[in-house]
Amino acid sequence: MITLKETIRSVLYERLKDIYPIVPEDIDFLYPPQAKFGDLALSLPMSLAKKLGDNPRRIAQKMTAEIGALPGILRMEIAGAGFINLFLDPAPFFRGRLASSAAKKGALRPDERKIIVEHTNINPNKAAHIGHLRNACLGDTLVRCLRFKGETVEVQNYLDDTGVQVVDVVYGLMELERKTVADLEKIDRFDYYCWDLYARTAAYLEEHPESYGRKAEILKGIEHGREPESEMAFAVSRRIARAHLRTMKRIDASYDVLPCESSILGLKFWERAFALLKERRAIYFQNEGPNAGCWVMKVEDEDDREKIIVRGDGTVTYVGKDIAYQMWKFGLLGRDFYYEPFAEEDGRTLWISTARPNDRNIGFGRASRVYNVIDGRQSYLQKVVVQGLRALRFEAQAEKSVHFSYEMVALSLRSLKYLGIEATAEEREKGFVEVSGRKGLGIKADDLLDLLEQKALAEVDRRNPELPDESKRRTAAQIARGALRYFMLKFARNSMIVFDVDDALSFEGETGPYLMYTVVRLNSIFRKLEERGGTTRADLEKRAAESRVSFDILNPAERDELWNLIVTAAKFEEEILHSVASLEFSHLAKFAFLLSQKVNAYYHRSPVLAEEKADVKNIRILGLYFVRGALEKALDLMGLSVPERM
RNA sequence: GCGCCCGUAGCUCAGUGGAUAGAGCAAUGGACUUCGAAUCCAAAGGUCGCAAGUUCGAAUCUUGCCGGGCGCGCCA
Repeated sequence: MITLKETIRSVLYERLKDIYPIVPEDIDFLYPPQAKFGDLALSLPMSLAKKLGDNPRRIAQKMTAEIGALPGILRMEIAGAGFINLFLDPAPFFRGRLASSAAKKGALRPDERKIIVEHTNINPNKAAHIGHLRNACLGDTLVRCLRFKGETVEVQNYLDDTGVQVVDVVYGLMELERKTVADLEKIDRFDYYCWDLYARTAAYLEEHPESYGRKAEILKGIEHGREPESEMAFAVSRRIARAHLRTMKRIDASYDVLPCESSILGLKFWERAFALLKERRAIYFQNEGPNAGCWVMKVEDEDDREKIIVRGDGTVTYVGKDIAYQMWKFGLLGRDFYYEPFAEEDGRTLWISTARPNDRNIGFGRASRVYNVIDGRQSYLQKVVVQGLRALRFEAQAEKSVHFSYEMVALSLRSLKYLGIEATAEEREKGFVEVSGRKGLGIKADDLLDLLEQKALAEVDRRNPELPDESKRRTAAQIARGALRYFMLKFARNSMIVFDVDDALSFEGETGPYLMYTVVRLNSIFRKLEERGGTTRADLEKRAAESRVSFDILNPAERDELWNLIVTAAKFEEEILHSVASLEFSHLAKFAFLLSQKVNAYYHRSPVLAEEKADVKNIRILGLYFVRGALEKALDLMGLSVPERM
């Protein structure tokens, strides 16, 4: 569809440019709301009406004559206030699409040299919760779509292994639990253990202000590599990071590299950035006022506001460190980390940064564009970081430093009941409860996935009792993942999800399992086709390539329905580009759902295997084959995989 | 107080300038000897928070107001 639109646009422009005061961008297509209005529409007559001082319908009349015949267009009609509706010639269009989809050549081209997507970024001090799942689902889907577009993408998952959150858990382990590093080995489900310990320690620290001295000592110890605090923090963060990776593996999210805060400190990234910030006068030393003794940066758009970058005691704030890190991502720092293998998955190595020099010649970073998937509450800080790049006169990089923000996941009151927690009066008033790792309030990612899997397994078992257990379990895991990923994608990123366990566990209606089920059934049709008639996938591809299709052999109702289905599926690439450009993957989700609804309705009315007329059967097969291709790809980009049976 | 986001069907949400505003859930009625009912079909459900403005055309853009959320630290 993209190619076709471009072709028509350039023909239209050539024919109309001398008659009307237009530029190529004025020729914009829209999709008519109903099939009877055709497949594409031009609103040009209406937008020209004022300029020409004429009424739109008369312009449309005249313009239609001036345009003449268009490639691939059967006829044009004037409708409504002055639309020119274009009707595609179905058979050639479908032939073209079958041929190009068989060749897997899209109209998509990369725009960047290299893109970094940073997502997940969970503090390595406790189990992951549902809010983290939203982050990973959005981030991983962005990665898949960018790669589909042809971009080179590097996936980073930042590990804040020296932050206060880890410090709290280290405090809990050492001071409250009196554990040594060796003891940790014996703890089962370490991430769950720390979930509770962290909540308990946070509460303890709040109630015992006298413990602050020891806490500060631990923080210093970790930052300066002093034992035993440093070793403990290292053990905790690595062990939790592995637990997070296992959890994310369940939803099929993966990463290339884990850059660590400890390496940033160890390799003195900040010192280098600090020197540059001073040199380029992006920050200045404040001598008076409340911020006296600090290095500060001016924040634009707000009157006389200063953001502290270096504190009075000489330590650097989060924003300062993040500016240095962001510079590294663009290759502006002039230094790199060292790397060690952290894990192997599917034959690929996941690397982790280290400050210890080694000879491995491996490098990350140096991107031309960066997406940071971080929740919307950090918008202000992200804005300040980008301003930091600007103040350093890295204008181009600031421009391509994108905060992919999303709203938080809160808990519904019903979900709270499920956790066995009583809502406060204020929470009842609001109708939801904010997830909080500090209070241990939230639903753990693995618990949710377990619940989904358990429920899916019961369904699979009921429907396919003859399947081997292993295959049932694998299918249940796929269904759980599909349900979760679709759930996380179907909402616009800026709307808060009030998470309800029952809604999220549903497998009916607009859900991941619905989409998966659609493809499973389509596959089943093709499987039966092969069993009964010996039509293999290769035969289909050959038939698609030859494809002497004609829509005229169908009755008008089916002809319209099938044509509508094909046109919808043909918008697939556009939907991906639209989703990537707007960072709104609910578009992709809705598209896949709409296409599923249409194809389900279609083959319900127009059976394939039982059809006796060979040519009718043939076009139905090719239609479903084409739609299945788009649907499979859409599901794959959302991270849904399709089981054999379900 | 300032900044960002949200307000669309009973509920949960799509829909960023185009034609009669769409889904799912819930509730109602119907379809399984048929390519799998995790499905499909039908009917029902709307002053798009309110007001003004811009436009040939506004749920969509602008302004004001009302209601809700989130930020605004020498925490991250």
